[in-house]
Amino acid sequence: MVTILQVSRQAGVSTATVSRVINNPEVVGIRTRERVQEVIQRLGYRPNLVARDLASRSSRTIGVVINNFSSVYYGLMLEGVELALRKVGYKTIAESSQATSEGERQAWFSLLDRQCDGVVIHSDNLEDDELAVLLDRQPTSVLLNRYLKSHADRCVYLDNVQGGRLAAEYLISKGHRRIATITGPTKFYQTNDRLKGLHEGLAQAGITLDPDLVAEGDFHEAGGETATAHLLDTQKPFTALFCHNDEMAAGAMETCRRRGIRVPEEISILGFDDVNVASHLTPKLTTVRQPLREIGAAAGILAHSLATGEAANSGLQTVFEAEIVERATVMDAAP
Amino acid sequence: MVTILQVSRQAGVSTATVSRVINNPEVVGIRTRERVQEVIQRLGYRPNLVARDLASRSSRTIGVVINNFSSVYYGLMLEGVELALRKVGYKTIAESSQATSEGERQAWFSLLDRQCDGVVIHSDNLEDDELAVLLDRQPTSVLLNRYLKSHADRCVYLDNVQGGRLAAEYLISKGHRRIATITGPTKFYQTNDRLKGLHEGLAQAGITLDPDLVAEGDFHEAGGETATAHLLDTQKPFTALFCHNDEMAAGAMETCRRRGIRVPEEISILGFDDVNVASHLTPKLTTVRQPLREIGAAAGILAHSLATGEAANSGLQTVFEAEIVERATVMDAAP
DNA sequence: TTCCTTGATGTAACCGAATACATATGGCAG
DNA sequence: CTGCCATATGTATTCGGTTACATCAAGGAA
Repeated sequence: MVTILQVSRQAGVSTATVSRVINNPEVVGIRTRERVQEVIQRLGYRPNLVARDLASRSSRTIGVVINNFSSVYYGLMLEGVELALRKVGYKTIAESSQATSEGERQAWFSLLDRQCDGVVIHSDNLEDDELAVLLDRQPTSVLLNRYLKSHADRCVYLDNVQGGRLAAEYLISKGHRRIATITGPTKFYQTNDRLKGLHEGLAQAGITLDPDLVAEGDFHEAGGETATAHLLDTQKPFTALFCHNDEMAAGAMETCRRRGIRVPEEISILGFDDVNVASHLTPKLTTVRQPLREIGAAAGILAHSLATGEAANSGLQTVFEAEIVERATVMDAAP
Repeated sequence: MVTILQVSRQAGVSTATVSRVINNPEVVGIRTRERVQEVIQRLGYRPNLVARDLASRSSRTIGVVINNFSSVYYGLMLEGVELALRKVGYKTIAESSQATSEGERQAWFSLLDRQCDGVVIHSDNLEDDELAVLLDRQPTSVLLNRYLKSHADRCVYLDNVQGGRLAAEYLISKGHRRIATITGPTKFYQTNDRLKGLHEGLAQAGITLDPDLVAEGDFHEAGGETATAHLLDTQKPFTALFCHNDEMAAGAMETCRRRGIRVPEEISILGFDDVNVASHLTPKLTTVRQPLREIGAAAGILAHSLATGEAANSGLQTVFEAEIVERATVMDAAP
């Protein structure tokens, strides 16, 4: 491997000068600069980033913790972070937590051990208290798509209450009044926020949500299937079903299909997220879209500005709104 | 940040001993060892991995280059790499190439600059020649799902010829004889291999592929839609359509739906990959499955063993076979 | 001419760990 | 009791850069 020392010898200068040519070209005399650059080219020298990070006490890198790499939901957010940071010359490094609290903790620390200047963490499993302690200790860490009251300025997230309200308003605008919902696990605050928004939206139209028409799912297709079966089995009539994510909506549609219930003619289905499955279902899923890339990008930028001390975050949007993407699974309720 | 020096002072030993306690506990006396461990605990010391990597000339990390983070195809392979490496105590760090040759090159180098002990690269866009040169220079780099004759032992991939043949055999077994296909871009060797396998499989049954029934797609849904339209417009009859990936199959199904062609009653459709869209389509897509996680895992392990010099790769499987996942889009051809 | 300023470059310390080699300690055989 | 060896620990160098500070040469002002 060719090092800065070899470059400096070849160019007849000190390593300090070579370092300057790379990081601060303007302070080096034009003749020397060009000579050094030529040698760098010729030898194909590439700075050892490990050494650079150690010496400079900065890695120009933001770490990201997500549940896993194989779902589009996390993939989109990660992509958002990476592309945004790339624009400001920062690198991204991601680690998966396997959706366990221990995994989240370990990934977070592991990223810090690597001297990431900041970390963006999506945590479903750590408790608020622990999160608060860790955020206090790590002033450049940022929460991704989770809201923690005590550290609101360190969170970048979708307004789930608004998302739930939007779902309610949309369904109501289509004439639905008997609405069922399949939530995520109740331990997730998203679930409660979306539910809260749903209640609010319905209340505004004088509708109350029947507790029997609320089923808890698991954010996975299988959970959507069984929860739907359960709702159907209550025998309470409903014309619309709001699922807290697209995968469960897929499950719901599957159960309907198996039972010969036509969507949307007999039951309208509304999803949440708008990941790719939504557009592949038949009929295509109408859903509440989260701008996942944008959320990721904002989180990356926030971590970056915390790390560099820039006040660039002053104007940064950190709370995002959901929007309806109309496709084909919601239709006007029969009058 | 607490450093090894502070730990050593607190414990009344030298930094060397602390280092040993961490990396080679058995060579340290039991009393000192426990004392040092207690101090480590108490101070919450965590080794600075950047410093460790520099001093030890090893990062215990394998880099991965993929097109992007937001598609399940790459996500699954990345996940395979990460989980496999985790088991052997190695870390994974991924970078996206945005599917351009320049991006692939840059990501690769960037990973090497970070002193990754090895890199696993998925490259669609670099030419064979350049790849060969780079692989020669980087003896611990491995090609992911691409086959390069000159460096066969550095490739981990699906046998696309077998995959194509399997598709042919399967469709033939269902009684199909007039078969159409939508390929990936012809510049990808996968395309040619799958096509070759398809030809072989058909030939075995005395069938020749009608050139008019071969359309070039782009591996995306839109390309699948237009290619299907194109095939249909030729007016040449066919009973089965083999798409070189699931997304294009989704596009094909969309076009059929729009034209009122029933799948599989009028046309059977066979996909490739078996990513999540396959099971969400209606009817569910029958497809040729690639074991993406396993392929990723094998590539990670290969890079790891090249990096550590272990001959563990001796027994490692590096060529994988595709298999049919039967769902609902292929049915027996009318006699 | 002399002195000072300014810009260009070099010197050397440092980042936080790993590790080759040197040294000290203790136990045991003779 | 002496000598030797094994075990435990310390000393000092090194990894490949960055950077504060020192130095030096040239140019301008007095």
